[in-house]
Amino acid sequence: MTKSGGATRTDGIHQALRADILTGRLVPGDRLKFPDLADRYQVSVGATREALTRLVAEGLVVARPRQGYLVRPLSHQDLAELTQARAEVESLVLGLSVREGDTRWEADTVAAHHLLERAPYRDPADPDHLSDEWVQAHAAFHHALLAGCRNQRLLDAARSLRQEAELYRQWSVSLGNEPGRDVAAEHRALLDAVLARDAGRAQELLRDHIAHTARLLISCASDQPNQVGGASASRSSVTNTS
Amino acid sequence: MTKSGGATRTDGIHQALRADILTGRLVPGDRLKFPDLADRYQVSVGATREALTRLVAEGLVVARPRQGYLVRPLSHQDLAELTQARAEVESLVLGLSVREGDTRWEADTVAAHHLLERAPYRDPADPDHLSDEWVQAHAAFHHALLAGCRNQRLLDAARSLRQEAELYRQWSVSLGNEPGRDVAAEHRALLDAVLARDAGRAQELLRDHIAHTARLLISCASDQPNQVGGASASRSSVTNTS
DNA sequence: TAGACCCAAACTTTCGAAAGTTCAACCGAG
DNA sequence: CTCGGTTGAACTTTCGAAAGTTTGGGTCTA
Repeated sequence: MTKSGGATRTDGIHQALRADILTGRLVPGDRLKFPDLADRYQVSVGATREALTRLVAEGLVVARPRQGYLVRPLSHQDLAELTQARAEVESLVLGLSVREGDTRWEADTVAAHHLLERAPYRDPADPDHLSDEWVQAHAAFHHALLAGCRNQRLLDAARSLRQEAELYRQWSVSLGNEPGRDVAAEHRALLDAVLARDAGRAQELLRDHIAHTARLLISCASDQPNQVGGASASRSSVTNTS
Repeated sequence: MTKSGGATRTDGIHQALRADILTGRLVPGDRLKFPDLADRYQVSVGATREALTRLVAEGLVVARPRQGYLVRPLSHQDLAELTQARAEVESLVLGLSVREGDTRWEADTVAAHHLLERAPYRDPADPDHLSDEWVQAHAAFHHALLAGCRNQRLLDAARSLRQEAELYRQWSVSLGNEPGRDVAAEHRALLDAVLARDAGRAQELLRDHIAHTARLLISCASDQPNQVGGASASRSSVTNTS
């Protein structure tokens, strides 16, 4: 009754934890203590342990033997490496996708772009952040772009890298203050190149798109060095019992 | 006393299981039952569970909810995808390695190649298989080739793919029966191109090297379809108590 | 004879407590 | 006042048993 379908209880806390990290409720660099987590998500220590093990595999959490787990810390160097890796792998997969994708894939991509175009860019309730709807539509569009690739391994690799990049995007507050950038136009150009089956141009556009976003994130991080590279802020236990 | 240094007990069964899978003591497609494993490696069920979770992350084991874990099954399609992914990612990383590697990296690569050259190709005790020494030296050489890359993420991705390919190499018996191939010469050519800092040529050689090996594996698999795609062979519980 | 239902055994999952280890503060000596 | 040793608490790790689920065989009915 507590769970539905083929989902185990560990999956529950696993997804809940991932959501909390990706949405920023858990701060990069902070420790994840078993007692607090087990209490917060109403499961036992064992289930918490397995969920954290999976998150380590996904790269969102790092583990140190005998010293517990903590949310993956952010750093300039890691962002640079991640950006390079994304540019290389995603453009590679996009090339395969454009060459191998069928008509169904084209249709899905067009549909995803349509949803992205109509999604509100900023959160009405919190104009400093992107709206959840846009973030989701954005991820769906990029995922659709790559989905034509038949190679499941390369597809998973690209998707994994993209998910980690979401962490950086989450923690670079006050987005959108970049002069002269038109994100919607970039997406439109990407879609056009893809539909024209112009793999080379699509890859070039995607590289620029990724590099552009990364440059923006780095500049944001420079403005707020606290957010990047250390726990800082507060002692921030998982449960703010104070 | 039971453990030394910073190694936890889960690490023990984790590495033991990985070794057993990579060396072929555990057959692809077979189930991994907790009671048997816990008994075999002398640990509790909980430790076994976490070890399997990590192996799932590494791609050596697959999990089905409520249905247990099993050693990753092999298939022609997966081999083809893996080969393509390796050709793309490894050649990418090799290009970065050649461009970014320093003198120390050159020295390590030369040293690894020297060890590979001097390692016996076939196992004296079992001429149908490669010798453990050569397999290890081979892996070390390829790892050294890539080690010049400064991007840890791409490096890890390449290494992970290579490890999975080892699984296929293990299960393609009766190696070396390919006429007209000189593996040692391929490695020598790779080393020369790398030392000459000729990234393009090195990448081309590596692609050929990977494709060549894959073609050999596929032909072997065709000869013995049982090995690929099904548990077959025996009911093969983990512990052969019969 | 074929198909569906039911039962039992084995296995996976989950839990809470005990054991071992690390970290930090406190105390005493130089 | 500073440094080294010691003690204590909190946390991670490990374990074995109980609960829930799936699978396979067996039986009954159409």
